[in-house]
Amino acid sequence: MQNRGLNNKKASGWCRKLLSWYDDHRRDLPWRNESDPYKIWLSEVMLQQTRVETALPYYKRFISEYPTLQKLALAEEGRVLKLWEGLGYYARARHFLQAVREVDCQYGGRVPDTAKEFGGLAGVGEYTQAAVLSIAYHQPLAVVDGNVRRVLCRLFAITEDTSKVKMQREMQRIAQHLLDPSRPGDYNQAIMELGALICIPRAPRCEQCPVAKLCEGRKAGIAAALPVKKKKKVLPIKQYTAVVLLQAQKCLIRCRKERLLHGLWEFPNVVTSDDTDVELSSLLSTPVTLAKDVFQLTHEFSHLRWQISIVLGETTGEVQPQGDGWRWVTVEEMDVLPFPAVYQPVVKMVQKKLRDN
DNA sequence: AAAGCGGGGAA
DNA sequence: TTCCCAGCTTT
Repeated sequence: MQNRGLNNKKASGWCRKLLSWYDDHRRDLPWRNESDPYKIWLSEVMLQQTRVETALPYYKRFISEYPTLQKLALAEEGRVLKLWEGLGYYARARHFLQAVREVDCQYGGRVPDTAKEFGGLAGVGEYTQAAVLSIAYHQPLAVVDGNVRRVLCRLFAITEDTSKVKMQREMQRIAQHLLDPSRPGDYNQAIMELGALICIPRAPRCEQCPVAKLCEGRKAGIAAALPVKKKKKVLPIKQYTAVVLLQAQKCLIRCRKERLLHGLWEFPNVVTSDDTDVELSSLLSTPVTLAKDVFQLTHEFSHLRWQISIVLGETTGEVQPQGDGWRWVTVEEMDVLPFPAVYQPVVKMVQKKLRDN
């Protein structure tokens, strides 16, 4: 890293100040001071791309239902997704369940403590590996997440684009160099806590920062502008028409097999076109008549935008949907199945309709 | 190396 | 609105 970084004497001052600040200011969170690797692992999975405040109630519900790894290993995926409903990035939940089942049968139920074995599990990347092994097993592995990238870019006034692989490796090397090997788990949580509470994205609270005097970005007056990121491109828009079909106090829904929202349930839908009704009739193998009333839903993902027209439908013949994963469900069954956030208003509307009948 | 993958809170 | 979050997998 050439001359970027702290020398050993400054690095020890950095660790002392950071850990001392953490000991005084850390938030009281249920997975802290927790020694069960399973619980620590769950918290790290839930916190991927997710804020602490958002994950907190999900974590509590999840641990309440699955207090041990062994209990989770026996769970049904649908139930796990229901507990994850609204948290997003549902592949996290499916990978975690898969990995936990693997730990249960391959490793006798004990979360492996080697990078090779733990890092080989589904959904465990470089970050999660370092986080769990350092926090649960006190191994000297430094984490690099969004918080750490921001803190390090400011600390060393790094202005390169950190999304590049070369810079990712640089970040990892700097982080590992700064790590306090005597308290690796606390150190990792401390630097992330600093990023979450003090060294925040827009307006860093430098006056409260325990290491402000070490900060090159602050010295150069550019801290708030770091890290430098490339601007994202415009979102593609996809338009769908989804139909609500009710028969005999039940509603027709389908389990998604696509990568996006895999395993979650939705209402029958096609890409909106001039003959949406024909396409829906084809999908359901029977003529479908669409009502005039339509209400629009929009949902923005990180990479695309959905515009969904919701319409009531009537059929004359017997519905024979193409493919599997279709079900006619009651109000009670809808309560139990996981739906993505975008369809929650439809779920509520359908349940009200069925109850009012 | 880049794209795909959710949802929500903060400014 | 815009940003971006205790990232991983697939292409």
